Amino acid sequence: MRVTMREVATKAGVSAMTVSRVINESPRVSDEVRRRVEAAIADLGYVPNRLARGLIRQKTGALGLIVPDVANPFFTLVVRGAEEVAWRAGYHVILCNTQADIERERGYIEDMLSFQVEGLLLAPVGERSRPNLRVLRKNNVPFVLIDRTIGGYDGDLVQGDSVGGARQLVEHLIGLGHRRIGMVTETAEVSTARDRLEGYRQALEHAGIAYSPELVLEASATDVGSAHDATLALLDLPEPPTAIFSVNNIAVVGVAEAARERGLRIPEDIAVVCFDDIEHASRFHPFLTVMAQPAETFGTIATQLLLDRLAGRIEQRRRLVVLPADFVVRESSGAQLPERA
Amino acid sequence: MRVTMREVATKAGVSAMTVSRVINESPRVSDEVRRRVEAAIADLGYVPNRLARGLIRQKTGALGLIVPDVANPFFTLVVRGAEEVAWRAGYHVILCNTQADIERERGYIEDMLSFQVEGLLLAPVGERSRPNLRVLRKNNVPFVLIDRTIGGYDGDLVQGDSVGGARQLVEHLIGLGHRRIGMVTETAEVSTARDRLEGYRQALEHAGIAYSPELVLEASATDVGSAHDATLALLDLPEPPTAIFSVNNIAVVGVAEAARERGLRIPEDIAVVCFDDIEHASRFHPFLTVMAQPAETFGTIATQLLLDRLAGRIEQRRRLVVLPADFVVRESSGAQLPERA
DNA sequence: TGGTTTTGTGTTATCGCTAACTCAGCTAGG
DNA sequence: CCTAGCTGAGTTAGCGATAACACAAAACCA
Repeated sequence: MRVTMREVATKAGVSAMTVSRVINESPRVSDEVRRRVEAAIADLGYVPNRLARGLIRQKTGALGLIVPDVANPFFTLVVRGAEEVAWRAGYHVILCNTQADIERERGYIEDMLSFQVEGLLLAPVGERSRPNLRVLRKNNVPFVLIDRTIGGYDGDLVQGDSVGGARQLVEHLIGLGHRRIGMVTETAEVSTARDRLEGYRQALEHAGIAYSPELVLEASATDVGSAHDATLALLDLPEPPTAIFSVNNIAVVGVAEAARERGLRIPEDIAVVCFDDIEHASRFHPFLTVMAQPAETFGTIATQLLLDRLAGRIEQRRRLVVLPADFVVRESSGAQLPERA
Repeated sequence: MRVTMREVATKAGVSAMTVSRVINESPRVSDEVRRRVEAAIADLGYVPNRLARGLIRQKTGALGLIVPDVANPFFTLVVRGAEEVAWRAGYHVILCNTQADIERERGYIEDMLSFQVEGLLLAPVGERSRPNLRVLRKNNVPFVLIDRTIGGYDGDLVQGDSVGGARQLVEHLIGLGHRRIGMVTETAEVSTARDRLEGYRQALEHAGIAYSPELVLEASATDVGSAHDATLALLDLPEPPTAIFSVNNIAVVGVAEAARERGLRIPEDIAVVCFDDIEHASRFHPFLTVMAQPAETFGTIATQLLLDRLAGRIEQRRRLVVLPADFVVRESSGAQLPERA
């Protein structure tokens, strides 16, 4: 099968231990032998087996990263950030994609444990992820939650200011004269969705606008189509909203599709704002008014927190990092249109 | 540290072998013992150690996937597709991000070998990846190239029709009356870039338009800024192009930025087409005329090819899959504008 | 009822590597 | 010249799991 250490040893005419010493750069090897071993390694294309090494050293040099959807531009950037920091620290990132499915999340967490990752970064599916965290605790695997928290969780966490961000977005719409503002949210299972809904309510309350439940509809996080359907439902209300706040950058795609389908122009006929930017899209065509979260930084900081913990440099039980978002006003909210009554 | 099989065995009052049998669903375990062992497993939160299992079974249940940039929407979809198929087949995907850096690619390939992945999916950085493939060969690790090939490579490969696709895009522009068509490409190190340039030349030749080297500029694959600079250089030519063909969906972002910076409207002042769609952007705002490759399918098919090989179902040395792209005409090419002279 | 098969469980060796120990041979100091 | 100390190797054991074998006890059949 694959080239093993013993083959290298035989070829170089030494013992396996000596090969190991060469690989691990032990100083106690004569130059002559080192050369022979290195030549044999290069010749055979030998690559050490980490399973074996990990088994004995109890270290694999791997971190796990579990996200609900790699195709979501937010998480894509989280991945890139995490990968970058991990690589510099000599770690690997094993990425898993749960498709927001709690069973898969469970499966992947076990898989990561099984692979003996040294730590885990997790953007949990939602509240029901709680039992999954227990397994991590029992096995003493350090982990950091990203983006979303879970009721009662008191470990490391990197998140954005969803309440404040949502409130600011909605206040922006209110400032432009909108009174009927719809919201396309996702399941309250997810903490960011709850927080953004809370921010939405706060903004309304602060402006003295009554909260109308019929203006808030839920869509699936991974399926653009459901946001599309929710938006159509909002637009078909007897008294439809004049503006829509989308809970994230995935749902807003459905919102735009629905508006187009109804022949409504953004922002002239309906204003749109959302949480999270869409990286390439916003550079190609800066159009959406968004609360742009520093997604890559979510990844880098969370990884840093995890690495600190692995290095045993950390005492505190919990470290909470809240990253501010950038409020970016572009066309879609209609800020440059004449204000409403 | 972590819970081991022996602890489970002790707790259940059986031998380690019996625990192993329960885990592997061997039928030769009495119900009574099975119950006790399962209770102990649940109680301790035990998760088997794959390193140990992999070491003895010579199987890890993991596939490696190495891409130049996870944040590139094309590769993001490849990842999703690969992950989906792998998961269904009971495999894991370990993802690595080379940032188009040959050294990192080398490092990650060794890491994957080291992790004893059973097979590898690789979207190589470019021609210089060749020595990296040799290591894979020497270690008998099956692998499939994705999207890009390498001169002289004769193993499994899943790619798009870059020559034909590029030709079609450029012929579209020519059909709209354009004669001076610029191209922002990336290094000829990458096969798709070479092929798309070839398609561009074929289209020109077929239309009897002379090829002008000054209209073809190279940009970096990972950095939008360099495409932006290249575009500015094109626009500043004494006789600037009236249309630009971007080699991919990353570069086109720089093209758009540069056009905007020069106050040029797309498509009125300059037509733009590119290879590869930008998933969310195109749904949010269908604007770019593109050759949309079925990126997710690249991932699913490549993974399928790899799984087939792992299962030993395959005889042929090489299997080549060429996936057709979808030509999508939208606004950016100006197809609905009055034609040019 | 005796012998053969089946069933349920334990024992041993081993995957590839490295920690910890061993040891021959050389060096150096008194 | 002898011993303590260092050098550059090799040897042994074991990481956590499982394949392969071993073996009682129960089940089966003639």
